[in-house]
Amino acid sequence: MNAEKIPDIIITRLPVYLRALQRMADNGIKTTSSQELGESVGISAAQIRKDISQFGEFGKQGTGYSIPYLLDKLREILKVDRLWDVIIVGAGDMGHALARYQGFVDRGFNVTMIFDNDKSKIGHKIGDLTVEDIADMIERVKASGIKIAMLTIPAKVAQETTDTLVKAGVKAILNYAPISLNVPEDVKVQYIDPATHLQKMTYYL
Amino acid sequence: MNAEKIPDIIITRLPVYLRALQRMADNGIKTTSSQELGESVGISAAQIRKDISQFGEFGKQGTGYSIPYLLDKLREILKVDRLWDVIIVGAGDMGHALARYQGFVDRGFNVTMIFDNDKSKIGHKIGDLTVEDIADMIERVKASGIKIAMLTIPAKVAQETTDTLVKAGVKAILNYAPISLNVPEDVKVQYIDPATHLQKMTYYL
DNA sequence: TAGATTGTTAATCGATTAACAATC
DNA sequence: TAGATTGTTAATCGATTAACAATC
Repeated sequence: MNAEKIPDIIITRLPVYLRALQRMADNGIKTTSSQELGESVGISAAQIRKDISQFGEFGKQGTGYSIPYLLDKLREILKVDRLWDVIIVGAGDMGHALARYQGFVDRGFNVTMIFDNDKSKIGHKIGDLTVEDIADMIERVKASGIKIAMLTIPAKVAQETTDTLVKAGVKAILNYAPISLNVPEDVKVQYIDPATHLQKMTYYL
Repeated sequence: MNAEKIPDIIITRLPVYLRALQRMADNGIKTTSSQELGESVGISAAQIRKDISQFGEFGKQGTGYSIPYLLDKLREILKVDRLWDVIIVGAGDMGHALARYQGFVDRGFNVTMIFDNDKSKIGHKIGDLTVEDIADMIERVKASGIKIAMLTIPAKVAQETTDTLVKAGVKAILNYAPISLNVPEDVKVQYIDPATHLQKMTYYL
């Protein structure tokens, strides 16, 4: 295990490998090679080997990687060998969709609360969850020690809500709002608003 | 205007600049500097200047950039100075949320069709749209010349659906399904599944 | 053993930063 | 004019690739 700082760009690729390996495992495949994995995710075999070797010697010359073993290791590295509690902020259409999304638990996440400031939404059930008042958010998050939030609120209120979340101890934010957030260095943000991603592709059309 | 190939990483940043500038414009601000824009998006001033200068001399020494002018130029470069028709494939919770999303039109996109294979969904209205049979998708897309699709279907059927879309002429796919898609070189894919993005951040927790 | 594939090194390639002349 | 800020160059830094000894 290399104790040096791992480049962020490598960390970005690990969940992609994990996703592809999980898929192979679901199909009953037991081993793979850097070549095969690379073809499945569109990354060179050399880069896959280099990336994985940052964390240990997980492969075998001649035979490649054991999929169950590599899955275990990648989950451990990414800390998704456990279940993280996550909150949703904003109970609009996108918040609803995330609250009902079935793909989180298998990948390390458990949505435990959803908040909104709209009185007409507070108290309503979404699956197993009940929409809570955003005024209670800071206390609820502090008390539960939650570190991860998904933001599905208008851009206009996203920065102030982020400031509140940071005060409450949140360290990771998945941001659906179309705005760059200013956060302290130890807080991570991932941007996931659809229009921004579409606008990257139109350049090439 | 530089006719050389622009690095993809620069193209990735342009929509982020566009988003921040749009926000400044909404707040009535007329000019900005590479310094100020950089602070707002978390990128160095030197890099902002370098990125923008790939496409022309859009700033003025001493005063910086005119926001309306730079907005125009960036929209032109990214080809979002027009309205692109977009389809949604999959009328589940995420498809619904996207169909109702109000943030597309201002940023160059118009959702014109939504498809599903579930007979109980076909014919139902979502806002102005009616869910159509996915069996008709290839013909509908070909006839309308649509180039952009958003995929909100299960991973299991994502690759085959992608193959259909590519056959129909689609060149840009925003993929919400947790799977790497294999597409020809001239087709772009952006990955936007929430669990993969969350898994990147847990590494740092 | 022979074939396959890893982990790693060195070379190449590309991106970022610092600095500053040009100029508004 | 003086101050500010761009656009661009050169230097630095970091990532990717190619190649191959090690070894399963």
